[in-house]
Amino acid sequence: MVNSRKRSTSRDVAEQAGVSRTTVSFVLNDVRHANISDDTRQRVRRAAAELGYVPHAAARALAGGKSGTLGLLVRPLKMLPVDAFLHQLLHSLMEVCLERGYRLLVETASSSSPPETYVQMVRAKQIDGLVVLGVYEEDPGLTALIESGYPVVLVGHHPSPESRMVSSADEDGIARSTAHLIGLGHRRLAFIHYAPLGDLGEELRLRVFARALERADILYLPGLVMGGDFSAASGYEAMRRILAAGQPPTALVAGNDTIAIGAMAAIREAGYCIPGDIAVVGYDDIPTARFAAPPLTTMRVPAHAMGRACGEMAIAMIRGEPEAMR
Amino acid sequence: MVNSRKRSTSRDVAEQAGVSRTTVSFVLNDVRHANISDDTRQRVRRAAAELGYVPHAAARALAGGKSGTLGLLVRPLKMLPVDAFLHQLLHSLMEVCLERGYRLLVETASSSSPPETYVQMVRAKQIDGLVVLGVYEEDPGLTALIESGYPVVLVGHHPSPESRMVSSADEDGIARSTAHLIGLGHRRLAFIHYAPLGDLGEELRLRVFARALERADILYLPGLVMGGDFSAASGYEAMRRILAAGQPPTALVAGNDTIAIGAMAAIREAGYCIPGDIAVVGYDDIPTARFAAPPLTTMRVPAHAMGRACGEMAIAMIRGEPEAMR
DNA sequence: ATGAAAGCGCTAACAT
DNA sequence: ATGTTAGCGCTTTCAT
Repeated sequence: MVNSRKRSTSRDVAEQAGVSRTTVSFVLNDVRHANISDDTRQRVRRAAAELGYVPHAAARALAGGKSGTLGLLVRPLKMLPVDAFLHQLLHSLMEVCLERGYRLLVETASSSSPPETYVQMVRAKQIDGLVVLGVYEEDPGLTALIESGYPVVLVGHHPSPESRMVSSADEDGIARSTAHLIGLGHRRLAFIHYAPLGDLGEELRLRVFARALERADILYLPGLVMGGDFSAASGYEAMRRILAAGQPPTALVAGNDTIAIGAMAAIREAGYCIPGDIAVVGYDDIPTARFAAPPLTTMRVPAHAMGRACGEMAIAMIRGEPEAMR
Repeated sequence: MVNSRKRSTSRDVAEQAGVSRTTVSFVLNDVRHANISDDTRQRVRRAAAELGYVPHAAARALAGGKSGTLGLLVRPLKMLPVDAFLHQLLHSLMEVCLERGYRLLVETASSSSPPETYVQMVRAKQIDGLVVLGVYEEDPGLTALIESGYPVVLVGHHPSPESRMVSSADEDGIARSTAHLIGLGHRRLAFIHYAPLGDLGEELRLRVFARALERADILYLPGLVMGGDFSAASGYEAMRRILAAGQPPTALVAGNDTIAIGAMAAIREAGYCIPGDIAVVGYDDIPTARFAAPPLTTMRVPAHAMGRACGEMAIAMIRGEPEAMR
């Protein structure tokens, strides 16, 4: 029931219920140490409902020092429309926010904009915590943030040991994919990894792939290793280069499913069969993977669980709960 | 240069620059009618920089009455990870926000949560305007919002004539796809449309498809028409049902590319060739469409332009600019 | 069990 | 050209 056209404030509710604004605040926020009689409680609740009262977010944030908002930093911006993992993450993060009464603010940094936009938002106290997904370039701003004790959750890897992070276990996935293919008898393995720009994880991933080969006494062939970004187009291009370079591999480890789909197109185009001539293993388990032709074999990443974990962890850190420190 | 550990406020800047907080506000907000001397300007700017001053978002919003934040309502939540159009939209919307100094708050409504969460956010003044993408069920809350004059931009269709909307021209796309296939000589056309729940656009889209058939004197066969949601899985299922029902179509109009990809998998699985036995036309131009096997023919939707238009329109409405009224 | 009062940090009308 | 002052709507300590 909304009575008037104008926003009603806590003062209006207080008047209507015949109590003070303090009491309204106590009741509506379920304040522990305030012993409010059940009767008063009811009156306040009803008055609020009748007036359609919704607390002013900014006022509450200002007075309370908390914005009730979580930031998701996606970097770079270009990643937004093409990275399937991000979409899954966004979904589960949103889910957690919904459950816990948080808002989700999406932020990004593009090369054109000042890279510290998100730092500004932190300093403006617009968000209470930050989940970071993207390429881990050297970023002093982020490092400083983490070291200052600000609630930051990283998906994947970052050099800071201080960081709380939800590991995407990329390395493990690569190791398993590679081992899987080797187990199938493959000896000429290509690797198109997910490594745009100065991603700090690149070297590590390459090493993991190399080590997997090494363990099986397989020679590492640099010509069969390429870096893509997070798009299908990059997978397509990388695979074309690999195929153009000489004797084709018999199997491909793709950094993510989107890359795999692009690479598969290049393989078919070159007249090879999948998996007859070249086997492909993807990574991420994007929803359309099983509808690819042929259905893409992929290393499942528990994206949903990871997204939820990020959200829960960030919120726990914000609230200073001990579990955050595990 | 950050001097102290603590957040500095406009008061600190004022002191350091030897002016009042008003002047600080005027300078930092480039207030028109305040004639501030160039000298003072410089002093204030320098002081702010030295102190690493960033205005408190909530305080500013409270005092100024504007949050500087745009809301994107995605409904239902399940749509988030699977709808490619949404991802494109998110990207371009983010782009516009970045350029215009706005923030983007992602909201959603799931069946489990009270459906008016986003209305709360509006009433809490947490966002200045709203872009809505999703299924247009009957939604009194949204209708009321629009009628109240609140800045709402709708993508697609909505019954309210008052609405400002960026048309996704779904109908036009369906008409064109259908006409295209008919032009190719097809007479047995299937249609898997994008119509979950009580989407208000469903009827319209069906009518458009039916009319296109009619114009070519082709009989409308209900058994060849199915509704999917926005996922590849739904396209797969729908196509299976169509194929199981009897004589297969020679062509398929898919409501979006994701549905098309799922449907294509079902077609291949049933042993038919694409496009030899059954031609498929998708809709949306998702990035991986050209990497499908065979490359998916798709009606291009200017998703990027549409997203930008949404953002620009919403911001124009917020600012009360006349162009918003075109 | 409830209320009074003092901010939170900023903006903007109104002086000067 | 700059400062004074009064809010914006809420939370929260301290009294009662």
